[in-house]
Amino acid sequence: MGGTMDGTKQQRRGDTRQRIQDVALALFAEQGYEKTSLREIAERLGVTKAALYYHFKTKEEIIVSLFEDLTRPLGELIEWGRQQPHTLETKQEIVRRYSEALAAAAPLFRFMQENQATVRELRIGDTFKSRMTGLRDIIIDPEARLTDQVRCVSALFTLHAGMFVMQDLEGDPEERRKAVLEVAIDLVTQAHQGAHGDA
Amino acid sequence: MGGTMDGTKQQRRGDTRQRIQDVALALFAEQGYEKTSLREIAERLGVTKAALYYHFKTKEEIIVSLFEDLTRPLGELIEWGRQQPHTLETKQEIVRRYSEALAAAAPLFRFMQENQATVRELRIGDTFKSRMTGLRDIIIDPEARLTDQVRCVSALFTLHAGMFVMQDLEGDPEERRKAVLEVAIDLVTQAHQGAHGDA
Amino acid sequence: MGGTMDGTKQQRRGDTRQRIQDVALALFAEQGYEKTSLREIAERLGVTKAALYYHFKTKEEIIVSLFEDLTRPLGELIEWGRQQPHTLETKQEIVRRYSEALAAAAPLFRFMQENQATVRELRIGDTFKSRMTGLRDIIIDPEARLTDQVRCVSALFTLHAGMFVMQDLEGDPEERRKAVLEVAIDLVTQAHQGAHGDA
Amino acid sequence: MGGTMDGTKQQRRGDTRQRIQDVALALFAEQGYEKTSLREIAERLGVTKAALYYHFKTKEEIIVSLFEDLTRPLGELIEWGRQQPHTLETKQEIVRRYSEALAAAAPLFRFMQENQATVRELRIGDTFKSRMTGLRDIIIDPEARLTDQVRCVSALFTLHAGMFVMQDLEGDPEERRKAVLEVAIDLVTQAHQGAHGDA
DNA sequence: CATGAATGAGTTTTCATTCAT
DNA sequence: TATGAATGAAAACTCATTCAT
Repeated sequence: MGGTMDGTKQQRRGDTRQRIQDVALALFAEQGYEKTSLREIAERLGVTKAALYYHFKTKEEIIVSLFEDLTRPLGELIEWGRQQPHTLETKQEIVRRYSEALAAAAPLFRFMQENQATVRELRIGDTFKSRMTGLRDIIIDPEARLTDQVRCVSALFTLHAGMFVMQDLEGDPEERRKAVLEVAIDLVTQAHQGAHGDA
Repeated sequence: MGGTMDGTKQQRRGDTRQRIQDVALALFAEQGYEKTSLREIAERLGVTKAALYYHFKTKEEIIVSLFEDLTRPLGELIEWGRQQPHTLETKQEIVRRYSEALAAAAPLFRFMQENQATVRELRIGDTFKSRMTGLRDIIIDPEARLTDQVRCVSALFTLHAGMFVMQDLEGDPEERRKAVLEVAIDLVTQAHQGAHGDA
Repeated sequence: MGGTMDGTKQQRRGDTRQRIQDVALALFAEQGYEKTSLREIAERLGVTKAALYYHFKTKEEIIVSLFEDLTRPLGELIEWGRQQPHTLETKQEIVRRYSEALAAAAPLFRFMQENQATVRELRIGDTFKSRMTGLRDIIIDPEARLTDQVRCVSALFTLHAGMFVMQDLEGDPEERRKAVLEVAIDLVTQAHQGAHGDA
Repeated sequence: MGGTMDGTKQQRRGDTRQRIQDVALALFAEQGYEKTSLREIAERLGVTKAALYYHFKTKEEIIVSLFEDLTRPLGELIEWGRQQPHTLETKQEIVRRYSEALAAAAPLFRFMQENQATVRELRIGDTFKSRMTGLRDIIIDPEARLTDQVRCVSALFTLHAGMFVMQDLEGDPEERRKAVLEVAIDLVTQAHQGAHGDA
């Protein structure tokens, strides 16, 4: 009992925490946070509920840990952005990298997009909001016309929408991602030129 | 006991159903559908949970009824749109009217925006999705370039974002609504001109 | 289905709250508060756990309600005591009546005696402590010698011990109660005379 | 890694069992037995729960071991008492020594005082009860009047109360201990004289 | 039109305990 | 001597729903 060579149970030693996160994220994204019970997560993993509590103190801690692990690149992007000059090139680069960060952690962002009410009540809510604000403030010129400010926010939102809502548009995913990115960059560009002279 | 003349309780005769809907929508929008219990709704109304069941067969029926009552104008808008020629003017008008429909039922749309995971599982999910698709198909030219299709979806999303996410932008609400509308119309216009050859 | 004349289920209509209190107190006194689960209470009553929650918001509320209902006479006794002159007769009367109050709510006091650690953490802890202090201050002369103060506290404690610890002494209960009361009154008398001259 | 010279961890080699007992007793006395979890004890010690199981087979064994270790003097006291003649001096000496034994193991006795319901269910319950009975039988004359028997039990109880309940009386602890002892001895003396002639 | 009383199925969480290493 | 990982059983509590009155 408990053979050593077969990978089924063996290779899992030590990575349970990771596996919990994976399964949890998949289920949270699919059904929502509240509708996903710990029983369900545990069952799908073939462990008991109590095992989850060995690795995470509460249900909330599971989603918080996911958020922290997966949005780290986003935090770094903002850090980077803050230190750049507010040129058009910087803004475009931000949009480009944000699009990549989004794609890299797609399931988490889908979850956050579709469970905003929940996220707002969770500890991560504020963190995320402040990050989005940080991002916004990098691409928005404070003295820009309101319309152009809207364009910037709209650019970010377009990226989000691109991930989750435009999936039934024609074309293959990569093509679509490019198109979405183009529109977003276009919006930021228009906003920048609106603010900086340019007939 | 149970005086007849004072307006406090009297006025309310017969409109209990309506009051349930109001309170429910407020709570659903504020805390999310799953986190709002019937007990909470009943308590805020000063009635018992059982009373809710006199007016609605299930919890889901409450949200469904809200959806049906409040999105009727949206259905009519789509109906109207379908019968118009697909000119730029029509598209712009659609966007303008959609913006109004959104504002008229803001709490419901906020709810739907922030509880997409929930909505998807509910009966209303499909209905809503098909409406959004209908709307999209009116403003999108099927033979347009992918980028321009994205612009159209983005226009709709900008309107949504305008309602719920851009509230911390400067300016008073009315000004903001106009700016948002301007950007949306602009997106649709760009898309249309991209598709219909122009200078 | 649901006959009308047999008393088994019928006469219980409306007194469920009372029955919960009765069963709960019996179990709390027998096994302690923490070791008594709501499941156990519910089972013994032939209802579901959820039914308990219809009548009491939490487990703690059950014991709090018992405490409030059953110690009311004690509160009144203290009120009465405060308004009397601090004569020996008053003190003796207090002891006598306290003994009666104790006997009248014996299971509750047994519970509190045997679960002091629990009681301390519960909401009732402070209330009870302040009552005991109030009682003490009526029978203690603040300027009395320390020994006599101790005698007064000891008198109260003797009454408690009489209820729960001396049950294996010889004699029938009534006789024992009298003997305990005599010793307690004696202690208070000694204390009073120690403080007020008297060879 | 894991230096050898600093006393922090080194001193502790071998005395883990003792340290578990110390921490456990402190927590049991403070919060009660049931409300104290092994996790809490382990955390406070900086070890894992499993380490506790190396030293004690069960949670109950921890409290049992404490009881056995700390009440040994009490057992010897009773042994000694049984072999003495039942004179007044012996009784007074018993009370005096009991008071000391109580003070020497105050936290344990506080625990037992405040968790009687728990203690009763534990293995130590019977042992302790039989000891108290043993003690009682030494200072009680079986042919004494009921009142005087009560006085003897009351004397013991007064000692207990003196440890835990009278802490908010005036005076410094040592003074208080003496006063309590005086009252207890007085009670035993009265009882003895009541039984042995004396007008 | 509405309530009082209750239920069944579920939730998150905690706990003492085990065991291979 | 100890730990890391896990379990089984149970706890308190919540919820949507039902139904006789």
